[in-house]
Amino acid sequence: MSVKSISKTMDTLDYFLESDSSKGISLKEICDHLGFKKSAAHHMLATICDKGYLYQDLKSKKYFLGSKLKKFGEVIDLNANSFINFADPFLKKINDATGEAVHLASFEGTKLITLSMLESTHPVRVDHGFLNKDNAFHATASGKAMLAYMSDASQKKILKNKLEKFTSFTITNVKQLSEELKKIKKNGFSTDDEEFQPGVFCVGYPIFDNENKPFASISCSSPKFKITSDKKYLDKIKNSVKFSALEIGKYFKKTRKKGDKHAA
Amino acid sequence: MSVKSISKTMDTLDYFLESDSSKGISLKEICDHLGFKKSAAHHMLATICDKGYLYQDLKSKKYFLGSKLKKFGEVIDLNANSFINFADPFLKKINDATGEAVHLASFEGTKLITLSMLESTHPVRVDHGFLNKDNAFHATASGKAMLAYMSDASQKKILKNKLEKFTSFTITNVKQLSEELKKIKKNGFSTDDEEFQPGVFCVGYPIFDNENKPFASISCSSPKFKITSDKKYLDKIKNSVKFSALEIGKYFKKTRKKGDKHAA
DNA sequence: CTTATAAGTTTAATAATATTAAACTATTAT
DNA sequence: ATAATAGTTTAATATTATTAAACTTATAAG
Repeated sequence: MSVKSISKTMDTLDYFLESDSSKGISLKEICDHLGFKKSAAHHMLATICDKGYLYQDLKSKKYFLGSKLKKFGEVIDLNANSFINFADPFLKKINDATGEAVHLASFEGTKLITLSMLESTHPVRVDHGFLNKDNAFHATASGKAMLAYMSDASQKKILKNKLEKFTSFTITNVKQLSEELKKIKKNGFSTDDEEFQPGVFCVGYPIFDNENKPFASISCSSPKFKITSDKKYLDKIKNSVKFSALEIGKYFKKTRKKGDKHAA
Repeated sequence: MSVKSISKTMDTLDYFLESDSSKGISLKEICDHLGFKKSAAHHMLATICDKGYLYQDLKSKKYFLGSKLKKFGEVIDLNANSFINFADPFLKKINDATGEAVHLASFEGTKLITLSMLESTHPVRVDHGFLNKDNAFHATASGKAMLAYMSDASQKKILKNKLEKFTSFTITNVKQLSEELKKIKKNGFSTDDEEFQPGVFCVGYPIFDNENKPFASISCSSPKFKITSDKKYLDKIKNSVKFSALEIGKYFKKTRKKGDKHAA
């Protein structure tokens, strides 16, 4: 079950993130964009303001993000930033060597998340506007690289929901995906052969934490035609990504004791 | 009207801020602390997780703050940090001169908020653990300094709710408070004579923005006995706070054009 | 300055939702 | 192996959020 009023609340907060909220957002705008009735939205916003997550300007009546939300960032930073900062030069290394887009991914629960990314430096480059897709574990090199090394129980939970078909190549059959994951464990790396975006081929390597669990992954994306036209190109990318993934993995051995919990 | 499930959601998120959530928080702990029934809490948490504001660790089942919340901090920083950073050395100046606790306050809607603070350097010092009290506009030097210079409409909205009595000296009568605010405008500064905490005397000066609206305030808190035993001590504090308030006010003339909207 | 229009707020009835207990599953400890 | 604890799911029902309509306030037009 899902609690609708909570869902609407968070869609509203999301809207403050997506749009430029620095000059405030009116009740009408929120209703228009999210399809709410104005009286219901007003009750919702009054409650959110009461809790300090938003506030309403006394004169203009427009809504703004409350400073309380800033505190979350401060708390989360403590855990995650050091890992991302450590990984950054190694992502840059791949980007320098290949010129292609590089992504550092992790997961929170059953959600695949992008921790950081570097754009392609080539004139013909891959568009990554929609990369933070929710249920893309099964369709991305990043996702599959982690999925392959997870416990069966974790795999099961992530694959519980219907596998969305992003392109004609997306694997939407659990049994078929299972075979694919076995292959990934044998090879040590994953690929995404136009399974998420047409014309885009990706290579992914897992990053293991201090307990040898897949904690994150790196992927490198390139236009498919480059891979097909130049057989050595794939090897070049693979070597580069593999090296960085191994190096970043050393971070956990250096910084974490066994049993330490790490948040992405 | 207030939407209960939204209220509970935000109390839950607040709990992640207040307690150390770095190792995750269990469903049971959330229920125990906030008095929720486990099945209701489970539905609520599932919805929050679905929206990415929290996530549940696949193995331990514990809940963690989602990285999405980090993004709010990034957006809010853009607006507010520059002002706080600008003000900081001027607060330090008061702190150096008096040794007393100094607060920079502002407001969001009808809520008084503390932007930054410096502790007293004296052995006998004022405890400010509970300074972020919600409806303390009428009972604090910071609050009254801003309130006095606001439009009647804004004053009215802030004083709409019942004025809470924090000490025996707290002004809880609107008419009496109105007289006090007139006096503040005449004098140019506000005081809090044990109206919020027993034994604590504060002096507050407003800070005006580029449109001459009270946007923030500084207050300096000291033990009451110091004020009564040394007649010159109050003047010393007043001069120091007044100077800094005027200097910080220049920030708006420097950085904002008329009509610019500023968020705290 | 008056009137019209639009945006925001409040209310109370009702439709819809969130809550509940109970049953169930999974995990951990004994 | 069993008990105990924590988490999950379900479906009935009691409570709550939603709605439309009336109302207020602010803004624009005449």
